[in-house]
Amino acid sequence: MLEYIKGLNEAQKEAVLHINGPLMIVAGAGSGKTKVLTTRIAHLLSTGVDAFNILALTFTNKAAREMKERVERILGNNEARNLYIGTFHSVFARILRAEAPKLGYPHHFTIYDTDDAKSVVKTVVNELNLDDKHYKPNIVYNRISQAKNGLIGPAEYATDYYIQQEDARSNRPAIAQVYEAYAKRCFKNGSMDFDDLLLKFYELLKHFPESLHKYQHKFKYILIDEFQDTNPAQYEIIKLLGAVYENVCVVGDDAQSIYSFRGATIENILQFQKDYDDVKVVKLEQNYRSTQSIITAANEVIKRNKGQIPKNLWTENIEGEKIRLVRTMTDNDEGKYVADTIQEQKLRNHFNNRDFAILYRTNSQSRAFEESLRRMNIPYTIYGGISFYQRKEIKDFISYLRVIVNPSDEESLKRIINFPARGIGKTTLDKAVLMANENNISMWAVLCNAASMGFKAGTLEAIEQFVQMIKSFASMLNTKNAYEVATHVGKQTNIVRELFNDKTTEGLARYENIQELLNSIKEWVDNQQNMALIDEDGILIDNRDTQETQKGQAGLSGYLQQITLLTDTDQKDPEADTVKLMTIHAAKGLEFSCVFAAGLEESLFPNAMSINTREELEEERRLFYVVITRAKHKLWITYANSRYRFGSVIQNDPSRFIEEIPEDQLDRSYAGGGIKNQVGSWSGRPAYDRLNRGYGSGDDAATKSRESAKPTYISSSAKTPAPVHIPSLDFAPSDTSHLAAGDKVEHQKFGFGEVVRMEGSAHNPIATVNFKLGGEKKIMLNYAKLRIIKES
DNA sequence: CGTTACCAGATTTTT
DNA sequence: TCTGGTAACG
Repeated sequence: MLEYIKGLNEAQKEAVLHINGPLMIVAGAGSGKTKVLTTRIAHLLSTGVDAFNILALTFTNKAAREMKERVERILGNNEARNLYIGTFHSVFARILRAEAPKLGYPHHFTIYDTDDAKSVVKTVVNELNLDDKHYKPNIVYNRISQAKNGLIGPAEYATDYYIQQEDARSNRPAIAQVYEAYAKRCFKNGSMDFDDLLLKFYELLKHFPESLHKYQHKFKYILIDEFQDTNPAQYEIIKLLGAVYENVCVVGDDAQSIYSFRGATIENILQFQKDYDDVKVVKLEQNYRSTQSIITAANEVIKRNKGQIPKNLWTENIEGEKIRLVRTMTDNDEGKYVADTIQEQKLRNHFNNRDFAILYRTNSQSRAFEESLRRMNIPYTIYGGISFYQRKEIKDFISYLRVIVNPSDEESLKRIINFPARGIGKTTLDKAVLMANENNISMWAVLCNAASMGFKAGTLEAIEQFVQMIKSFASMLNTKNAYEVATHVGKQTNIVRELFNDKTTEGLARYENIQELLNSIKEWVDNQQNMALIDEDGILIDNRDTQETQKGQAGLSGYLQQITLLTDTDQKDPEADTVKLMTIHAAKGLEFSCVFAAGLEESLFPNAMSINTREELEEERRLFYVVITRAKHKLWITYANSRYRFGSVIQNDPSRFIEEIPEDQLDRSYAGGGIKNQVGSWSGRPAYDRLNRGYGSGDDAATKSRESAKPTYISSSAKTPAPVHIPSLDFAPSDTSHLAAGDKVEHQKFGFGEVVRMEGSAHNPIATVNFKLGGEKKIMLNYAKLRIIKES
């Protein structure tokens, strides 16, 4: 008997012991899915499969890391390090890094995150002379992304009847052109967005038979986690890779499909069974995670969705407590209630902080919980929200590093060309872009040949200095590791010193962020140098082609390559003894003893953006299913009568999902009117309570919230406007070239005054004027308009 | 050219 | 409330 098989149930064993041929595991929530996957990998290895031939794909780095660790634990040796486990995006990025030149991209292509991509969309929309009010980058980008995830290129997009109909209907018929221009621009920039990592890898396999052959034979065994969240691009890639051996194992749960907005489709589950003969299907239906009460509630909720794979999730666990429904007056009260309850539960039932999770629909809900937890001194960790790498100062710094590695990256180049200010302003930038487009060369090339481009002398000097600086940084790439280059850049550009000298609170925070970035680069470098090169067979990374031969893997380009694919979820330690705050999406795959499902209100959850079609609503319901099934022992569902949004109060009805939980699993005793008294001792912002008039009336929630969107009683701190001078009717700027001290003048805004003294140089004269209203001001005569009233 | 002050618009989820 | 874009000022 194999040691690792012990403790598996029959279905689990069946899945683990299946070695060759396609396998589909339908794994209900909490049914031991990860255990099965990892044990199966261990089993494959112990039956003689070479670790180098196994590919396991997940959706998050966290899941990948966990899988790797668990396999290691089962095996008890370090054979697991040779496995190819990672996210779709990171694995493909890594392969593309070696193969990109076949597709015309540089080895060191830049990976654009969503913000970068939207910014490119925006420039392209403007260059096509389209109205960016109508062609909003967000909408256009999503449309393009959706197309890419469906493996639809610009040409096909432009000719697809239904797509064109849709765009015509939304009055955005030019999206096809934008798509084409966008793709061209990214290519010219030597960069790929997230979707390109899939699309381009697909193209590689499709158009280069020798590459296809290579990876088909490398990855003899393929495992896919969270299969319900794959999109058509991912599906087709797997299909290509697995076509020879057909040892493809997919694990998924259609009830937990929550990423259709990103192009994922449950169809893939059905398609899988059509595309392969003899798919072995194993259902894991026994839940080991939650109480019966929770499972019953979850089953009842999900039942309301149409068209599911029939399955029956059950558990042998105890019945457990009922689900507590909690109503509070405001979002702050909700936060307070949750923090209080956590405190109480810790004392009463000896829970640790890490046993609690507060899960919500939107990131913006985190604030109320943050405040109340901080007030109670309960340690917490927030996942998601604005990632570290999206902060302005970090992006700026990273942009330097990107330009050094890939100067074609116009997006990054534009960010840093005048940061810190070096006299290359908007005018110059526009000119450079124009010339790049006209001559069909990169902006970098324009800058390199600035001398022949007719810039003004001062500007030219600034540009040449900038180019020289970047070139000198780039020359370090061959000999220095990422950390060495980064610190050098920080010093030479003065970024670090400038932030250091900024003593404002924000400046301090920014300085610390940069330091943290440098530290993390250092850490990464150290890690890389300790790590053996796992690709001994030389298939994936061909070091001869990269600049990293001398420094192992620790080069700057390697660092940049992975940084974009990192989410802050991946950086935080899940074992830390803190309360976890995150969106439900981010909580997929996790479990907690005690879960607070917060903000169960109409228009928040289900979210107003997602109730237009049956499909959307069903996805929201699956999200609700996911949040319920995160809980092991205790589950609270909370909602507030009113909450702050954009600085004003809105009111929502309780979520329709609440009623979908069977009454006998629900403890409503916390949902009465008594909550106000319970939390009354604590008044976050007393003004709120006066606002909560007439909740629970049968009014249409949507109308109500819209009407109350701009309450008049919240007066934003009224600032008295500075006294404005009304210029004389006959105000006309005088010739000020002979202005002298003692002259009486009028200024459009500052009013009347007298010139105190003259300074500055001949071509940039500055007059110090003492105004009756505003006191002394320095006026630059080259720009400011003054009327001379009386010469002295 | 660079800085500041004001106003509009945004929030659904994420690799 | 916060951010980004723009206009006006120096």
